[in-house]
Amino acid sequence: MSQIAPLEDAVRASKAPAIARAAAVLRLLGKRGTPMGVQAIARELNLVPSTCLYALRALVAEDLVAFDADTKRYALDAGVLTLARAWLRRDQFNDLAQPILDRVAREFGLTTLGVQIFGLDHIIVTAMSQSGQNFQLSTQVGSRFPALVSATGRCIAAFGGYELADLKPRFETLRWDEAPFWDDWCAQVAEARANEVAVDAGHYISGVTVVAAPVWKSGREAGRGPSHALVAIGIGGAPRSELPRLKEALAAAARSLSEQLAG
Amino acid sequence: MSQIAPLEDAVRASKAPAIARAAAVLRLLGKRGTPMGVQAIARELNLVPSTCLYALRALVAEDLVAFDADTKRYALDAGVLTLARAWLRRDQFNDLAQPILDRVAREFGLTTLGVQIFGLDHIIVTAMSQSGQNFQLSTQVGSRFPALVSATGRCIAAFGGYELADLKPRFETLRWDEAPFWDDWCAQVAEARANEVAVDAGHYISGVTVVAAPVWKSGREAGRGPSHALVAIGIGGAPRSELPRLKEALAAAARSLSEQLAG
DNA sequence: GCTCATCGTTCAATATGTAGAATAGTATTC
DNA sequence: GAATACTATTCTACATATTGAACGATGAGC
Repeated sequence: MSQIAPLEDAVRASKAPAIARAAAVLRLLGKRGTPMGVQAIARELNLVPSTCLYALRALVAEDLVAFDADTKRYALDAGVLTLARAWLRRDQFNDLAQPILDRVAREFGLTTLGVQIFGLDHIIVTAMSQSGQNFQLSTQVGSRFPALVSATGRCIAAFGGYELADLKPRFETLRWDEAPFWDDWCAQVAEARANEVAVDAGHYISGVTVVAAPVWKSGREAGRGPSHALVAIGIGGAPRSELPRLKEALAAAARSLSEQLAG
Repeated sequence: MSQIAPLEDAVRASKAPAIARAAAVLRLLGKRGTPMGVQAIARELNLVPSTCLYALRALVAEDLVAFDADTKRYALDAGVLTLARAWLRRDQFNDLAQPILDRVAREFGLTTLGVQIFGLDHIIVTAMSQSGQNFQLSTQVGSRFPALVSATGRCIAAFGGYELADLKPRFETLRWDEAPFWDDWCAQVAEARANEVAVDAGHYISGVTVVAAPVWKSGREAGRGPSHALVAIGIGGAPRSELPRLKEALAAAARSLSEQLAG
């Protein structure tokens, strides 16, 4: 559903391809931000223009997409907000993670995130806490990142139950500021597995240290991978001396959160 | 698409009925909050179970719906967040309205909202500012309300270019704490048209005064109705003495906002 | 002012998503 | 523990959503 041959597979596999198309349109409009015409959307997503038009009309009828009759351009509309708000209000992980994220952010003076893991595809930031004293990092609730990148990626690789060798093709498509060598990365994954914390020291974004600890939503049996993770982001060398303490704090927070969620 | 014969019309009219179904499922899951099974969803929306199942699977593949394999229950998933975030970042009205809402909320010590108007169907809250000193009103960004209700409803009726008589059937389906008489309501609509501000004095929610002023996004020509509105909410008699000043402030803010958006 | 290019939109044939019954699985009841 | 009453799911004929070409509208370039 992502990366190389994206939409067409999802469309073909599903019994409701219109929905896959609709979701793709919504995501495209979200990514672009600027309003787009029918043809531009169709071209970008490899859709037939007429089909694309019908999809857009259906989305407009649902208030998920706004249509400017003058310019004939389409853009996201406020309907998506309603859904997001409903989700935010009921997500257990988010409710329980927020105070923890706030505490860690305050104690260490950095930015913390709660993320949800979607297999090997990607992760989504669902909660955030800023300490306020450092720069505003350009991450936002709702942002998507590739699954295997940065510190969270090492957690996913470590606990997802995958063969490391199988991950190599995916690993090689990732974009880092300073990509780690495969062997080094494997070693870091092993370390993450041992400590239940992973660190990315300036690889993903140079000059930025990222720490992540895995969280399991519904028990840890069956060797299923973690569903979420707690993440801490520090700029520059600032967290360096505190790093051991931060790792321990984040790992402990993640463990206690997993227990709370298990019930 | 709302009220009485809801889904089936939208499905039949559209050339992409699967999308209408998908949106309905998402909204239902959002409203319920608690995870639901296939049949429960299908029954609620008058869908064929198998069709509903296919829709759900497609939504799961897009990360818009989460599927718990153990309980076979479906719920909203974090994917909706990504879309909402993208929308929030680019909406002009929201960016420009927020500081205005903050200012008014602070100055008058009440809660202010920015809402987007969807014809006669409904409005959606897209921005909010709380003064902090009063009770937290149970409104949230993303909430939907019927279009014609409360103070915003009077604005819509006043400036939407509708015949008042045509609105009567809709008016009568609304639910108020203390429903106004039709004649009184018409008079208040006329007053709103004259002053470019509307007031709901405890009708929609008893004990709560609501003030609303219309905003036009893309010029005010052609007699098209307002696209948005600024709303102020005061609890109890508190704002009573300040009311004239508040009305003027909100109307002025709405006018200046309309001008900014016109460019 | 005309041409050309590109846009949004409509239309009819057909590939295909959908409806409804049949199946298989699971909890609940007696 | 068998039977009941639900579930979720698969399957297939048919209605229909999708396609790709034709249409009309719009704007750029000369």
